Amino acid sequence: MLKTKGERTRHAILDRAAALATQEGLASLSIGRLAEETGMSKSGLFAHFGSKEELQLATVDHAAAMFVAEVIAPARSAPRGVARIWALCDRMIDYSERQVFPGGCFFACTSAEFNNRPGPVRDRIEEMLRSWHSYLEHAVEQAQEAGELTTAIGARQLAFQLDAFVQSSNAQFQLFRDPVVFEDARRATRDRLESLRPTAAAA
Amino acid sequence: MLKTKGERTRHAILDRAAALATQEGLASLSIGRLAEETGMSKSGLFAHFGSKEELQLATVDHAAAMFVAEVIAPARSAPRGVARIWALCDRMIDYSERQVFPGGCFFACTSAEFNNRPGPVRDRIEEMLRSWHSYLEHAVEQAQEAGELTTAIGARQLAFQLDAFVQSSNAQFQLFRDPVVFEDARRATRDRLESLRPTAAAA
DNA sequence: GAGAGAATAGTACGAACGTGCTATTCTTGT
DNA sequence: ACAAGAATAGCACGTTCGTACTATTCTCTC
Repeated sequence: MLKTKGERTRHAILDRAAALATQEGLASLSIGRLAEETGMSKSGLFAHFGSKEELQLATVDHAAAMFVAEVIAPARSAPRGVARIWALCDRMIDYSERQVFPGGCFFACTSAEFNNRPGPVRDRIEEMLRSWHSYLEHAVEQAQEAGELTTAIGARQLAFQLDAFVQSSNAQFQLFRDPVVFEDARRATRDRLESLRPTAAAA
Repeated sequence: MLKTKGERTRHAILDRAAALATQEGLASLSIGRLAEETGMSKSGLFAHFGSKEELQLATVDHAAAMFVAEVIAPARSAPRGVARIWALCDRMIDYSERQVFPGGCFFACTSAEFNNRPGPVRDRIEEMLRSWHSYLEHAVEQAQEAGELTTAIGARQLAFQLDAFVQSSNAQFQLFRDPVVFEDARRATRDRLESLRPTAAAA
């Protein structure tokens, strides 16, 4: 666990901050609001970070660690190939559906919020999403190399489509609150992967 | 055009407000900031709306009218069937690419921002997106009835997928600023529609 | 268990927020 | 062209924001 009291408090603050950021926004996340949520004084909380931007950066890092634990790590233990692609997409949909963050995927929320606010916060969010995309694309390449998927479609293009399904279900659920979109996304993903199985045996 | 001076000013304010909302957020759009952008006094601008919420609602309505003019109306003049589906998707991608709003699709931005803020603003955004989805789904149904698309896939499911491609390109362009995603979206849309043409002639 | 340093609270500040109220300037219909 | 009324500006208010600076309380190490 976490050793010192300070680290434990910091962890608890960031848990609350990440959750709140998906509901009320990371930019408009206010120190006072967060202090009241955690039962601390404004200055006591503030001392942990030194500035609002540092708090935002720490929140992004915290959320990234949660995302990795919830989505990436489980999928990594699936065998290379289509199985891993499916694991990635399904875990991602699950992570939306279970509301690991109350306002949906942390990075979907914050990237929409910060894509026009240059600065280190935006940079870190972008980096995280970039690595998600390249990880997904890499998984597609592996499946193609293993002969489990046709190479008639580019890895990048397929990754784009799969990500689109997943992200879209997250966004639509937040707005319409109808969980059927998760089934839409799962079916779209499954059908797409199925339709791209090679017809003849590959080497 | 617009008759009175007040209407013209109001229109100009809303143009700026809608643009700004996609960059800095509709919730955090401040009266003072908007006043300075339009060269008016805070109170002079405020008098046009009476409250911040009324300003937000007017901004949503203004953006909706722009969206209809840019995307829906042109597509409506395409012939029913696959041509109209394609027109809808392509116009939507275009509207993202041409940056009709500087921060990307107005409704993608604001729905992400307001999906956890209950109230009339959220309701109006939701209603707008709901009607977009149902219009797209309806276009798919028409194409299926005309025998231009197989009914092996549900209209709702296909509409989900097409919308996902379009929305995803908008979101990714805002973050990564690489216009290649628009080509990804166009190709994904084209391929999907192509793959669903009926094999045998329909009645 | 006592001393040192970390952790938290208290208070104050200037700025910006939304929104009243009043005054002034400009438009418009006659 | 002039009155009536719309449009805009000026100013003041209570809040909340981020962030200093200081004081107190708690935690860990020896």
